Amino acid sequence: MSNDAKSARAMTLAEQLCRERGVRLTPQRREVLAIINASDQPMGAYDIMEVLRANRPRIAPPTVYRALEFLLAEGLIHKLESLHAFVSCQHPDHPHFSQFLICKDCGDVDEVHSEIVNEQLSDTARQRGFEPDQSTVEVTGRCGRCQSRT
Amino acid sequence: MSNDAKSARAMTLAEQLCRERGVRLTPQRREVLAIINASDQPMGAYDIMEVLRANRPRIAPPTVYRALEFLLAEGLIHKLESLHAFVSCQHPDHPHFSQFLICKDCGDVDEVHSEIVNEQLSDTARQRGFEPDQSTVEVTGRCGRCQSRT
DNA sequence: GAATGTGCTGTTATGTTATAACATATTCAA
DNA sequence: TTGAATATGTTATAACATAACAGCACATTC
Repeated sequence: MSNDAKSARAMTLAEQLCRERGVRLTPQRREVLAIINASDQPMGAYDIMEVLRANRPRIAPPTVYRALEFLLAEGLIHKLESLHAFVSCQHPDHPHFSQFLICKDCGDVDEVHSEIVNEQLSDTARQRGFEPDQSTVEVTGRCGRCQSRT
Repeated sequence: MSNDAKSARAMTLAEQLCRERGVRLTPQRREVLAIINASDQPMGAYDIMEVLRANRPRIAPPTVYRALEFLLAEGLIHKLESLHAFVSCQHPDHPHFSQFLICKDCGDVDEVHSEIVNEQLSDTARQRGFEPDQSTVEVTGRCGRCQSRT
């Protein structure tokens, strides 16, 4: 599937999910999500702002951060803490803890879901009386393509 | 063991490790490490700078960041990406991937090492042809004490 | 002991990421 | 159609981080 097609599908799904949940995917939010979806790389808030400014030169940071806050809350995007950047979620239809593989050469990010990792993390936490709530799992390294490029 | 005693032991160990490795734990670096060790909460770079300024009012950010960079490289401290803050490492004698449990109520941080988590993460990555290099694992939630306080 | 190199620190300036605070506008439901 | 809730605009600033260059301390070697 082409990137455009993937992106379009993601937007349609987002629309649908927001409708079901009774939350508002406003044009602003929609546009920010579209920008993130369209990118094959994580986007920083200020990168996103640059793109938005093509149409609306006066956009300010809070506008972007508010949209991001909404999209995060709805699970439509994820934040990569180690990059201060955002990527679209690959499974926005249900809440989940995910893990990210971040290639330090090409910058590509792969979202994975290892139930075992989640379970083991939860177990480890609970053994210490800790009740998990959220998790940030980011592994950096080299992706397959970059390795074969040696 | 008291906090002071723990902190003193950690400093001694750090001295020893640096001596063995032939790297220099200068007074500057030592002081930054001591500040982090002495704190029971993660410290931001600017928090550390405030403390340093008690003695030397003219300290600037690069000084702090350079010390932090050194301490990170030597594995004497860890960075919590989700908090933009630093904590002392509990096992500075050997390199390791660790996981952090971060209580969102009291702010306490617990460093844990689940070999299973590390293995599963590595496996998951390698199944996708990804060669891991570093990992950031930060779980937020509520610690035991904060739960019993309800 | 002067010349040189390396690593550490000082200093100024600036870049980057994120939020506070308050004003205005839009939407929806009663 | 008015009020409450939600969303956006706008200005300012907070919080986190690094670039760039100058100077210093100490070790080495000639």
